Amino acid sequence: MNAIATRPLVLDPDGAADPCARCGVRASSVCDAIPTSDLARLSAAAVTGHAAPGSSFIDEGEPATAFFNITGGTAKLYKLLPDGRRQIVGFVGVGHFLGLAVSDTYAFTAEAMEPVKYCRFSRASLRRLLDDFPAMEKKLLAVASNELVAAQEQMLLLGRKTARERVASFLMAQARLGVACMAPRSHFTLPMTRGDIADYLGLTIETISRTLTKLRTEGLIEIPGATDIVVKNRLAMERIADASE
Amino acid sequence: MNAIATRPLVLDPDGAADPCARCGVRASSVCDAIPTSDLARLSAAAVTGHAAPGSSFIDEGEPATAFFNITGGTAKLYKLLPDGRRQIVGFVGVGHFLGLAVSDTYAFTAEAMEPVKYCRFSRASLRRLLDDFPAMEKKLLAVASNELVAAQEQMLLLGRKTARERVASFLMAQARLGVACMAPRSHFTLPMTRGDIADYLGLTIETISRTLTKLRTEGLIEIPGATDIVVKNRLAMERIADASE
DNA sequence: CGGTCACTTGATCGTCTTCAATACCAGTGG
DNA sequence: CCACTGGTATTGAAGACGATCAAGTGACCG
Repeated sequence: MNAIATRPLVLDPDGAADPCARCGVRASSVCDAIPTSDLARLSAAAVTGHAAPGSSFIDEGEPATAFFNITGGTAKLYKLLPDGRRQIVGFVGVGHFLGLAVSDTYAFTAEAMEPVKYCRFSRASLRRLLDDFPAMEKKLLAVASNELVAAQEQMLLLGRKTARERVASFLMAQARLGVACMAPRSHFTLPMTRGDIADYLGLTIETISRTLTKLRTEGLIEIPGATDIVVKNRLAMERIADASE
Repeated sequence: MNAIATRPLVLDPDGAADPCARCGVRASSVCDAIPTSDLARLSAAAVTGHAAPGSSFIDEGEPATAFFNITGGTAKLYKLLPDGRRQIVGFVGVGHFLGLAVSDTYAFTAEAMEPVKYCRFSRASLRRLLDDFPAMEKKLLAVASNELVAAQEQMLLLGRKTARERVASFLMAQARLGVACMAPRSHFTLPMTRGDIADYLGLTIETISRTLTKLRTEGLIEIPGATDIVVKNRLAMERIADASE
């Protein structure tokens, strides 16, 4: 009933001097490349901050002065064309590292969907960290490489897949989210609107809605609520997503 | 995969132990992160090879056993769907580093367009190099970051731009290729076929042809030969590419 | 020459978009 | 309790952009 009252509050002996030592997301982020004994270095480099839903904490085109590590909430990353057309290039959650671009300006806007908490590193302080901890650089390279692979997969989706295949791909990717082992979930919640999905898949709201309805009438999925998805026929969905028919 | 790989010593009849010392593309690749005094280490880790036009030296889905540094020629990188639909995720030339994916299999196929020469690093030997030369890891991270930015730009193109905007974007990007300073070339050659351009822009051969013809009849470009492009009105082309009208 | 290959051009088709109406749901205040 | 409101989702009808199908051109080459 009252989680806060029943949960034992673990206090760190060092107090507020070393917040990174008590950071719950360290294990799932690039920060775990810093040895525990050196966490003070990390704490000194990071500045925490937060962003309310609908507000952006990175703005496309603005000078890229800092890097971010998401410690709470979720955000969408998007690029805009002058006339308002929008392409969402990714959804990010806890542990995600942002702003890797070496260029002088941010390549995308990052807007909070749920309240976002983050750690902020200035270019200079991150550079110093990386100089002193090559393991962190290794970790960042691994992260960037994986994102590059994901981006190429998304290019295939945007360039060559049909609306049906895009939606199926998206749903199956969501089903796999946060599931470490093989089995994707059969029931999950979509934390974004139809508009967000559309701008992520290069389609329109109406096409998303129609395609979901079609998949539902075919018995492949169920949609108990607008944001709830139940996959009834995983194999068929995977086949549509992979275009392997 | 009908490419040929040999140890550099074999290709190096005059017996020098470090062919990397005479490598003309070192300056423009990640290899310049290795100090000149340690080039023997680099030479020992690399195995040179080459691929004839039309043949692939990386195959999507195959176990990712090595990394490649292009030292000559150009190649296209693509992903395939089971039914043959193809998405080209990039064109690469001299100095480009390939295979960064941390996953166990290659995410794309790399096929030579012009005769390709490359240096090949096994996972283990590259790892050893990176452990010993953090500067190289830094360089790779910078490269990966920049590619990520480019990939996101391509997502915007594939997801939200019209055929006309895509072709204009592509042409202006080609005009800027290999030009360090601000001014893009007004005349250049396209090293790829219409089919390749189509699969890069998520369109068809016919649409590429029609769109180029339209741009020509409008006086924005000239097409002296199928592979020659002369930009007559750069400003207008940039505006179309950026959708800023 | 006949053959192939790449490109161009034309006619038709289909998928997805656009425009528009309606349904839904939560929050608010009468 | 119920109308009002604004944001979100669904559904329908019409339209457009790019795909597909098909024919024709030109270059290169054995």
